[in-house]
Amino acid sequence: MFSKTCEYAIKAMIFVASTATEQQRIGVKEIAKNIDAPEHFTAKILQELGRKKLLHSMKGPNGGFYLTEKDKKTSLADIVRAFDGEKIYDLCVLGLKVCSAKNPCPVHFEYVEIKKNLIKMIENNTIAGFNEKLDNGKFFLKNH
Amino acid sequence: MFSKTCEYAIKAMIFVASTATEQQRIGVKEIAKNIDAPEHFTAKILQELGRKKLLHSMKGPNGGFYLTEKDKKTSLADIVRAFDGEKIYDLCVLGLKVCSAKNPCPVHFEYVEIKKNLIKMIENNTIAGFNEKLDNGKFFLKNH
DNA sequence: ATAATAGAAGATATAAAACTCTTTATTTAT
DNA sequence: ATAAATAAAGAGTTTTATATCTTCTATTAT
Repeated sequence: MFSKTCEYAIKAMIFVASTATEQQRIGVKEIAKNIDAPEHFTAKILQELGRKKLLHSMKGPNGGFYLTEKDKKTSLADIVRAFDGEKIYDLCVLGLKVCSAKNPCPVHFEYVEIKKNLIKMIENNTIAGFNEKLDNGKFFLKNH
Repeated sequence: MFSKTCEYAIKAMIFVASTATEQQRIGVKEIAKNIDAPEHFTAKILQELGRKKLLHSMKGPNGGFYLTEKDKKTSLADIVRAFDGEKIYDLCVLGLKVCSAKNPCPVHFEYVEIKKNLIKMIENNTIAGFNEKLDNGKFFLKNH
């Protein structure tokens, strides 16, 4: 569904939100370990998230990453768009170049409905929302 | 969503169904041209479909591919499973190794519903069904 | 000043997916 | 029987995604 890069980005955002504050930043190593991603690759992804202003950082000793209140309002969709682009919004499930209400592929209308729900899901779920869910103990982010 | 290979396979099946009969087979070249896929790659995919018994073929002059009545009952899901495996049934949308009703990720229950519809879509749409839809002129398979 | 960190850029490596080419086997038409 | 047309099979190549490594710069705490 999403690229690996995108999945790591989502997990990293959730993890940073749950562990760091502007005063108590968290470093690449810790993040990589906890989201079960390669360290250098994680660093790249965090850089990209920084460039896109979806997360913030500070250099120097005790530097690291954190989310501002605004960052925490980031939706899954924001992250997906940042890494995977608009594919999920646009593409025909059969891979046709031309597929629309006017020129529908045989599953176009069925898939439009599914896509609508998918988009609703990624638009409505924010990092802040995830952290509430995780805090109440009914949801998890397990890798093993 | 699906791999390119899988998309080509779906289109090839639809195209063969719509043009060939057991008596009037259709060759790789024609198929490749019409589904807008590379010829040799298409050949491989057709071979694999043959191995999986989702389509049939004959060698020799005027040989080619065709679908039996049984082949025409193939669902999108059958083709997806043949090429992309069970991923679509199993995987967590956030890419977590552990994600289930008991250990749900923050979007697990929402995604389960979406996945259910997606699976319904691919299980219920058959090659025969596609061809009816295409024949009634309200649906298309355009590449340009 | 020094050390600890992130930022940036680029080179390299690895693996998977996509695609191509060549040869062989089979069938049919003649 | 032979030749031509075709699919089958296997091996090879290219491209893309994922991942790693290195080097350097910038910033900040001590």
